[in-house]
Amino acid sequence: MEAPRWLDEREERAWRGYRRMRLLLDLELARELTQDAGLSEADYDVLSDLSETPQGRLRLRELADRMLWSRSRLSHHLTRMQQRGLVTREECADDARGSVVVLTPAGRQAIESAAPGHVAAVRRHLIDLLTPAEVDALGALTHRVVDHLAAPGLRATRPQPAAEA
Amino acid sequence: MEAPRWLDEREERAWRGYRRMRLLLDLELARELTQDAGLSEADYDVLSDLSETPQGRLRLRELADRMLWSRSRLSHHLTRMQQRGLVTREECADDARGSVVVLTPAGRQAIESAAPGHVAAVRRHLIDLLTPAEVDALGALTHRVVDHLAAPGLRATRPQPAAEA
DNA sequence: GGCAAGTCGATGACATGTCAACGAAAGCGT
DNA sequence: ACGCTTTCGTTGACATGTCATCGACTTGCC
Repeated sequence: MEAPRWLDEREERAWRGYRRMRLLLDLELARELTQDAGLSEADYDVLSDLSETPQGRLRLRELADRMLWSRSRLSHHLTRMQQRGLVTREECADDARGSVVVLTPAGRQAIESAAPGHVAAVRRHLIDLLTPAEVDALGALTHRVVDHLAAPGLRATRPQPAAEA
Repeated sequence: MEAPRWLDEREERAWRGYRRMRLLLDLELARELTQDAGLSEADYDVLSDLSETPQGRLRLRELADRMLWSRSRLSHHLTRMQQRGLVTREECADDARGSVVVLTPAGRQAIESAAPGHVAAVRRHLIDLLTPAEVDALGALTHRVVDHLAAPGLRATRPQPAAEA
Protein backbone atom coordinates (compact mmCIF):
# COMPACT_ATOMS: atom_id res chain seq x y z
CA MET A 1 0.00 0.00 0.00
CA GLU A 2 2.68 2.42 1.04
CA ALA A 3 4.63 1.99 -2.17
CA PRO A 4 2.18 2.15 -5.04
CA ARG A 5 3.47 0.43 -8.11
CA TRP A 6 2.99 3.06 -10.76
CA LEU A 7 2.57 2.08 -14.34
CA ASP A 8 5.76 1.79 -16.31
CA GLU A 9 6.07 3.29 -19.74
CA ARG A 10 4.52 0.45 -21.69
CA GLU A 11 1.72 -0.06 -19.23
CA GLU A 12 0.97 3.62 -19.29
CA ARG A 13 0.92 3.54 -23.06
CA ALA A 14 -1.54 0.66 -23.07
CA TRP A 15 -3.77 2.26 -20.48
CA ARG A 16 -3.86 5.67 -22.10
CA GLY A 17 -4.33 4.14 -25.50
CA TYR A 18 -7.24 2.12 -24.26
CA ARG A 19 -8.96 5.12 -22.75
CA ARG A 20 -8.42 7.27 -25.76
CA MET A 21 -9.59 4.58 -28.14
CA ARG A 22 -12.68 4.09 -26.08
CA LEU A 23 -13.53 7.75 -26.36
CA LEU A 24 -12.85 8.21 -30.05
CA LEU A 25 -14.12 4.87 -31.28
CA ASP A 26 -17.39 5.26 -29.44
CA LEU A 27 -17.80 8.75 -30.69
CA GLU A 28 -17.23 7.83 -34.30
CA LEU A 29 -19.38 4.72 -34.25
CA ALA A 30 -22.19 6.58 -32.57
CA ARG A 31 -21.90 9.41 -35.00
CA GLU A 32 -22.12 7.17 -38.04
CA LEU A 33 -24.94 5.15 -36.59
CA THR A 34 -27.01 8.21 -35.85
CA GLN A 35 -26.35 9.69 -39.21
CA ASP A 36 -26.92 6.56 -41.27
CA ALA A 37 -29.67 4.86 -39.36
CA GLY A 38 -31.09 7.33 -36.89
CA LEU A 39 -30.23 5.04 -34.01
CA SER A 40 -28.10 5.51 -30.92
CA GLU A 41 -25.73 2.75 -29.87
CA ALA A 42 -28.08 1.96 -27.04
CA ASP A 43 -30.97 1.59 -29.49
CA TYR A 44 -28.84 -0.62 -31.69
CA ASP A 45 -27.88 -2.90 -28.84
CA VAL A 46 -31.43 -3.31 -27.65
CA LEU A 47 -32.70 -4.07 -31.13
CA SER A 48 -29.78 -6.34 -31.82
CA ASP A 49 -30.34 -8.50 -28.76
CA LEU A 50 -34.04 -8.65 -29.42
CA SER A 51 -33.63 -9.63 -33.03
CA GLU A 52 -31.36 -12.50 -32.08
CA THR A 53 -34.22 -14.28 -30.40
CA PRO A 54 -36.55 -16.38 -32.51
CA GLN A 55 -39.65 -14.41 -31.66
CA GLY A 56 -38.11 -11.02 -31.24
CA ARG A 57 -39.41 -10.98 -27.70
CA LEU A 58 -37.75 -11.10 -24.31
CA ARG A 59 -38.62 -10.58 -20.71
CA LEU A 60 -37.42 -7.20 -19.61
CA ARG A 61 -35.33 -8.81 -16.92
CA GLU A 62 -33.73 -11.21 -19.36
CA LEU A 63 -32.87 -8.43 -21.75
CA ALA A 64 -31.40 -6.31 -18.99
CA ASP A 65 -29.24 -9.19 -17.83
CA ARG A 66 -27.95 -9.92 -21.31
CA MET A 67 -27.02 -6.32 -21.86
CA LEU A 68 -25.64 -5.82 -18.36
CA TRP A 69 -27.96 -2.86 -17.99
CA SER A 70 -29.86 -1.91 -14.89
CA ARG A 71 -33.57 -2.51 -15.17
CA SER A 72 -34.19 1.10 -14.49
CA ARG A 73 -32.07 2.15 -17.39
CA LEU A 74 -33.70 -0.36 -19.68
CA SER A 75 -37.17 0.64 -18.58
CA HIS A 76 -36.49 4.31 -19.25
CA HIS A 77 -34.92 3.53 -22.57
CA LEU A 78 -37.74 1.27 -23.66
CA THR A 79 -40.22 3.98 -22.90
CA ARG A 80 -38.44 6.21 -25.35
CA MET A 81 -38.07 3.49 -27.97
CA GLN A 82 -41.70 2.61 -27.56
CA GLN A 83 -42.67 6.17 -28.32
CA ARG A 84 -40.74 5.90 -31.52
CA GLY A 85 -42.50 2.69 -32.45
CA LEU A 86 -39.44 0.43 -32.35
CA VAL A 87 -40.69 -1.87 -29.63
CA THR A 88 -43.82 -2.54 -27.62
CA ARG A 89 -44.48 -3.95 -24.19
CA GLU A 90 -46.81 -6.85 -23.47
CA GLU A 91 -47.93 -8.37 -20.24
CA CYS A 92 -46.24 -11.57 -19.30
CA ALA A 93 -48.46 -14.64 -19.18
CA ASP A 94 -46.54 -16.70 -16.62
CA ASP A 95 -45.67 -13.85 -14.30
CA ALA A 96 -48.12 -11.05 -13.72
CA ARG A 97 -45.37 -8.80 -12.42
CA GLY A 98 -43.34 -8.98 -15.56
CA SER A 99 -43.54 -7.56 -18.99
CA VAL A 100 -42.28 -8.74 -22.33
CA VAL A 101 -40.46 -6.51 -24.76
CA VAL A 102 -41.50 -7.12 -28.33
CA LEU A 103 -39.78 -6.03 -31.51
CA THR A 104 -42.18 -4.26 -33.85
CA PRO A 105 -41.93 -4.62 -37.63
CA ALA A 106 -40.52 -1.12 -37.70
CA GLY A 107 -37.96 -2.14 -35.12
CA ARG A 108 -36.92 -5.17 -37.12
CA GLN A 109 -36.72 -3.06 -40.21
CA ALA A 110 -34.54 -0.56 -38.38
CA ILE A 111 -32.00 -3.08 -37.11
CA GLU A 112 -31.82 -4.96 -40.38
CA SER A 113 -31.09 -1.89 -42.37
CA ALA A 114 -28.66 -0.52 -39.81
CA ALA A 115 -26.62 -3.66 -39.25
CA PRO A 116 -24.57 -3.87 -42.45
CA GLY A 117 -23.38 -0.30 -42.15
CA HIS A 118 -22.61 -0.65 -38.50
CA VAL A 119 -20.61 -3.81 -38.96
CA ALA A 120 -18.75 -2.13 -41.78
CA ALA A 121 -17.91 0.76 -39.48
CA VAL A 122 -16.64 -1.59 -36.80
CA ARG A 123 -14.43 -3.21 -39.41
CA ARG A 124 -13.21 0.05 -40.86
CA HIS A 125 -12.34 1.65 -37.55
CA LEU A 126 -11.19 -1.33 -35.56
CA ILE A 127 -11.13 -4.91 -36.80
CA ASP A 128 -9.56 -4.34 -40.18
CA LEU A 129 -6.81 -2.29 -38.58
CA LEU A 130 -5.64 -5.25 -36.55
CA THR A 131 -3.54 -8.23 -37.48
CA PRO A 132 -5.15 -11.64 -36.96
CA ALA A 133 -2.86 -12.14 -34.00
CA GLU A 134 -4.05 -8.89 -32.50
CA VAL A 135 -7.67 -9.83 -32.98
CA ASP A 136 -7.04 -13.04 -31.08
CA ALA A 137 -5.06 -11.24 -28.41
CA LEU A 138 -7.84 -8.71 -27.96
CA GLY A 139 -10.39 -11.48 -27.68
CA ALA A 140 -8.32 -13.37 -25.13
CA LEU A 141 -7.41 -10.38 -23.05
CA THR A 142 -10.84 -8.82 -22.86
CA HIS A 143 -12.48 -12.09 -21.93
CA ARG A 144 -9.96 -12.65 -19.19
CA VAL A 145 -10.67 -9.21 -17.75
CA VAL A 146 -14.41 -9.75 -17.99
CA ASP A 147 -14.20 -13.11 -16.27
CA HIS A 148 -12.11 -11.61 -13.56
CA LEU A 149 -14.63 -8.84 -12.99
CA ALA A 150 -17.66 -11.06 -13.10
CA ALA A 151 -16.33 -13.92 -11.05
CA PRO A 152 -14.48 -13.00 -7.88
CA GLY A 153 -15.93 -11.92 -4.56
CA LEU A 154 -16.44 -8.33 -5.51
CA ARG A 155 -19.96 -7.00 -5.50
CA ALA A 156 -20.66 -5.84 -1.93
CA THR A 157 -22.93 -2.92 -2.71
CA ARG A 158 -24.32 -3.75 -6.11
CA PRO A 159 -26.56 -6.75 -6.60
CA GLN A 160 -26.05 -6.15 -10.26
CA PRO A 161 -23.31 -7.92 -12.17
CA ALA A 162 -24.83 -11.02 -13.63
CA ALA A 163 -22.65 -13.64 -15.10
CA GLU A 164 -23.92 -15.12 -18.27
CA ALA A 165 -23.42 -18.00 -20.58
CA MET B 1 -23.27 -2.61 -49.13
CA GLU B 2 -24.81 -5.49 -50.86
CA ALA B 3 -22.47 -8.07 -49.43
CA PRO B 4 -21.60 -7.05 -45.91
CA ARG B 5 -18.61 -8.86 -44.55
CA TRP B 6 -19.91 -10.01 -41.21
CA LEU B 7 -17.53 -10.65 -38.38
CA ASP B 8 -16.17 -14.15 -38.19
CA GLU B 9 -16.06 -16.02 -34.94
CA ARG B 10 -12.78 -14.62 -33.68
CA GLU B 11 -13.59 -11.09 -34.71
CA GLU B 12 -16.94 -11.35 -33.03
CA ARG B 13 -15.26 -12.61 -29.90
CA ALA B 14 -12.86 -9.69 -29.87
CA TRP B 15 -15.58 -7.14 -30.51
CA ARG B 16 -17.98 -8.46 -27.92
CA GLY B 17 -15.19 -8.87 -25.44
CA TYR B 18 -14.12 -5.31 -25.94
CA ARG B 19 -17.60 -3.96 -25.42
CA ARG B 20 -18.23 -6.03 -22.38
CA MET B 21 -14.90 -5.19 -20.86
CA ARG B 22 -15.54 -1.55 -21.43
CA LEU B 23 -18.81 -1.74 -19.55
CA LEU B 24 -17.62 -3.78 -16.60
CA LEU B 25 -14.19 -2.26 -16.22
CA ASP B 26 -15.57 1.26 -16.22
CA LEU B 27 -18.23 0.33 -13.76
CA GLU B 28 -15.83 -1.24 -11.34
CA LEU B 29 -13.19 1.46 -11.55
CA ALA B 30 -15.81 4.16 -11.11
CA ARG B 31 -17.32 2.32 -8.19
CA GLU B 32 -14.02 1.99 -6.36
CA LEU B 33 -13.03 5.54 -7.11
CA THR B 34 -16.27 6.93 -5.75
CA GLN B 35 -16.13 4.77 -2.71
CA ASP B 36 -12.46 5.31 -1.85
CA ALA B 37 -11.96 8.89 -2.89
CA GLY B 38 -15.35 10.45 -3.48
CA LEU B 39 -14.44 11.25 -7.06
CA SER B 40 -15.98 10.31 -10.36
CA GLU B 41 -13.76 9.21 -13.23
CA ALA B 42 -14.41 12.54 -14.86
CA ASP B 43 -13.29 14.37 -11.73
CA TYR B 44 -10.20 12.21 -11.58
CA ASP B 45 -9.26 12.90 -15.16
CA VAL B 46 -9.66 16.64 -14.79
CA LEU B 47 -7.61 16.73 -11.61
CA SER B 48 -5.05 14.40 -13.09
CA ASP B 49 -4.42 16.51 -16.16
CA LEU B 50 -4.31 19.66 -14.09
CA SER B 51 -1.85 18.24 -11.59
CA GLU B 52 0.49 17.23 -14.37
CA THR B 53 1.17 20.85 -15.17
CA PRO B 54 3.79 22.69 -13.16
CA GLN B 55 1.39 25.31 -11.87
CA GLY B 56 -1.72 23.25 -11.63
CA ARG B 57 -3.34 25.67 -14.03
CA LEU B 58 -4.53 25.44 -17.61
CA ARG B 59 -6.60 27.39 -20.05
CA LEU B 60 -10.03 25.87 -20.28
CA ARG B 61 -9.56 25.34 -23.98
CA GLU B 62 -6.22 23.63 -23.49
CA LEU B 63 -7.64 21.29 -20.90
CA ALA B 64 -10.60 20.43 -23.08
CA ASP B 65 -8.31 19.62 -25.98
CA ARG B 66 -6.10 17.39 -23.90
CA MET B 67 -9.05 15.48 -22.56
CA LEU B 68 -10.86 15.35 -25.88
CA TRP B 69 -13.87 16.86 -24.17
CA SER B 70 -16.15 19.46 -25.60
CA ARG B 71 -15.77 22.87 -24.01
CA SER B 72 -19.37 22.77 -23.05
CA ARG B 73 -18.94 19.56 -21.17
CA LEU B 74 -15.85 20.82 -19.42
CA SER B 75 -17.48 24.10 -18.52
CA HIS B 76 -20.46 22.35 -16.97
CA HIS B 77 -18.25 19.92 -15.12
CA LEU B 78 -15.95 22.62 -13.80
CA THR B 79 -18.94 24.47 -12.42
CA ARG B 80 -19.77 21.43 -10.37
CA MET B 81 -16.19 20.83 -9.29
CA GLN B 82 -15.85 24.46 -8.38
CA GLN B 83 -18.82 24.20 -6.09
CA ARG B 84 -17.07 21.36 -4.34
CA GLY B 85 -13.92 23.39 -3.92
CA LEU B 86 -11.69 21.23 -6.12
CA VAL B 87 -10.85 23.91 -8.67
CA THR B 88 -11.33 27.61 -9.23
CA ARG B 89 -11.54 29.79 -12.30
CA GLU B 90 -9.42 32.83 -12.91
CA GLU B 91 -9.49 35.38 -15.65
CA CYS B 92 -6.89 34.97 -18.30
CA ALA B 93 -4.33 37.75 -18.53
CA ASP B 94 -3.43 37.44 -22.22
CA ASP B 95 -6.92 36.85 -23.52
CA ALA B 96 -9.88 38.55 -21.92
CA ARG B 97 -12.26 35.99 -23.40
CA GLY B 98 -10.60 33.06 -21.76
CA SER B 99 -10.42 31.68 -18.29
CA VAL B 100 -7.86 29.63 -16.49
CA VAL B 101 -8.70 26.58 -14.44
CA VAL B 102 -6.72 26.37 -11.25
CA LEU B 103 -6.24 23.43 -8.96
CA THR B 104 -7.02 24.31 -5.36
CA PRO B 105 -5.09 22.83 -2.45
CA ALA B 106 -8.12 20.68 -1.76
CA GLY B 107 -8.07 19.55 -5.35
CA ARG B 108 -4.42 18.62 -5.21
CA GLN B 109 -5.00 16.84 -1.98
CA ALA B 110 -7.86 14.91 -3.54
CA ILE B 111 -5.94 13.71 -6.57
CA GLU B 112 -2.85 12.84 -4.59
CA SER B 113 -4.71 10.72 -2.15
CA ALA B 114 -6.84 9.10 -4.84
CA ALA B 115 -4.08 8.23 -7.29
CA PRO B 116 -2.39 5.31 -5.56
CA GLY B 117 -5.66 3.48 -5.06
CA HIS B 118 -6.80 4.16 -8.55
CA VAL B 119 -3.59 2.97 -10.13
CA ALA B 120 -3.78 -0.13 -7.97
CA ALA B 121 -7.30 -0.75 -9.22
CA VAL B 122 -6.21 -0.37 -12.82
CA ARG B 123 -3.49 -2.91 -12.16
CA ARG B 124 -5.70 -5.30 -10.32
CA HIS B 125 -8.49 -5.31 -12.87
CA LEU B 126 -6.54 -4.91 -16.07
CA ILE B 127 -2.78 -4.54 -16.33
CA ASP B 128 -1.74 -7.29 -13.97
CA LEU B 129 -4.05 -9.70 -15.74
CA LEU B 130 -2.15 -9.32 -18.98
CA THR B 131 1.11 -10.80 -20.15
CA PRO B 132 3.84 -8.33 -21.12
CA ALA B 133 3.21 -9.23 -24.72
CA GLU B 134 -0.46 -8.43 -24.34
CA VAL B 135 0.32 -5.09 -22.73
CA ASP B 136 2.45 -4.20 -25.72
CA ALA B 137 -0.14 -5.48 -28.14
CA LEU B 138 -2.83 -3.44 -26.46
CA GLY B 139 -0.65 -0.37 -26.59
CA ALA B 140 0.13 -0.85 -30.25
CA LEU B 141 -3.37 -1.67 -31.32
CA THR B 142 -5.12 1.10 -29.46
CA HIS B 143 -2.70 3.70 -30.71
CA ARG B 144 -3.17 2.52 -34.26
CA VAL B 145 -6.91 2.85 -33.95
CA VAL B 146 -6.62 6.27 -32.35
CA ASP B 147 -4.29 7.50 -35.05
CA HIS B 148 -6.64 6.22 -37.68
CA LEU B 149 -9.55 8.02 -36.11
CA ALA B 150 -7.71 11.25 -35.48
CA ALA B 151 -5.70 11.49 -38.65
CA PRO B 152 -7.63 10.97 -41.86
CA GLY B 153 -9.95 13.41 -43.48
CA LEU B 154 -12.65 12.20 -41.22
CA ARG B 155 -14.24 15.49 -40.35
CA ALA B 156 -13.72 16.39 -36.73
CA THR B 157 -10.83 15.16 -34.71
CA ARG B 158 -12.51 16.42 -31.64
CA PRO B 159 -16.07 16.98 -30.58
CA GLN B 160 -16.07 20.13 -32.61
CA PRO B 161 -18.36 20.62 -35.58
CA ALA B 162 -16.29 20.73 -38.68
CA ALA B 163 -17.02 22.39 -41.91
CA GLU B 164 -18.10 20.04 -44.59
CA ALA B 165 -17.71 20.87 -48.17
C1' DG C 1 -9.03 52.59 -37.92
C1' DG C 2 -12.74 49.56 -38.82
C1' DC C 3 -15.39 45.73 -40.15
C1' DA C 4 -16.12 40.66 -40.99
C1' DA C 5 -15.09 36.38 -39.32
C1' DG C 6 -13.41 33.31 -35.95
C1' DT C 7 -12.52 31.81 -31.11
C1' DC C 8 -13.56 31.47 -26.21
C1' DG C 9 -16.36 30.15 -22.62
C1' DA C 10 -21.09 30.19 -20.49
C1' DT C 11 -25.68 28.97 -20.63
C1' DG C 12 -30.49 26.84 -21.23
C1' DA C 13 -33.06 23.27 -23.14
C1' DC C 14 -33.05 18.78 -23.61
C1' DA C 15 -31.45 13.61 -23.85
C1' DT C 16 -29.75 10.13 -21.17
C1' DG C 17 -28.16 7.47 -16.99
C1' DT C 18 -28.20 6.66 -11.82
C1' DC C 19 -30.23 5.95 -7.48
C1' DA C 20 -33.69 5.11 -4.07
C1' DA C 21 -38.23 4.05 -3.31
C1' DC C 22 -42.47 2.01 -4.44
C1' DG C 23 -46.63 -1.28 -5.40
C1' DA C 24 -47.60 -5.63 -7.07
C1' DA C 25 -46.82 -10.27 -7.38
C1' DA C 26 -44.14 -14.60 -6.56
C1' DG C 27 -41.65 -17.67 -3.57
C1' DC C 28 -40.74 -19.83 0.86
C1' DG C 29 -41.24 -21.70 5.29
C1' DT C 30 -44.17 -22.99 8.61
C1' DA D 1 -53.48 -20.50 4.67
C1' DC D 2 -50.42 -17.01 6.45
C1' DG D 3 -46.67 -13.71 6.86
C1' DC D 4 -41.84 -12.54 5.55
C1' DT D 5 -38.73 -11.98 1.99
C1' DT D 6 -37.43 -11.44 -2.72
C1' DT D 7 -38.09 -10.19 -7.43
C1' DC D 8 -40.18 -7.43 -11.18
C1' DG D 9 -40.74 -3.32 -13.42
C1' DT D 10 -41.89 1.66 -12.92
C1' DT D 11 -41.26 6.06 -11.35
C1' DG D 12 -39.41 10.71 -9.75
C1' DA D 13 -35.57 13.26 -8.38
C1' DC D 14 -31.33 14.20 -9.66
C1' DA D 15 -26.49 13.87 -12.01
C1' DT D 16 -24.40 14.14 -16.21
C1' DG D 17 -23.57 14.96 -21.34
C1' DT D 18 -25.02 17.10 -25.89
C1' DC D 19 -26.42 20.62 -28.83
C1' DA D 20 -27.43 25.21 -30.35
C1' DT D 21 -26.83 29.70 -29.22
C1' DC D 22 -25.11 33.79 -27.15
C1' DG D 23 -22.09 37.81 -25.79
C1' DA D 24 -17.53 39.11 -25.46
C1' DC D 25 -13.32 39.42 -27.35
C1' DT D 26 -9.48 38.66 -30.92
C1' DT D 27 -7.75 38.37 -35.34
C1' DG D 28 -7.18 39.18 -40.22
C1' DC D 29 -7.67 42.04 -43.91
C1' DC D 30 -8.41 46.19 -46.27
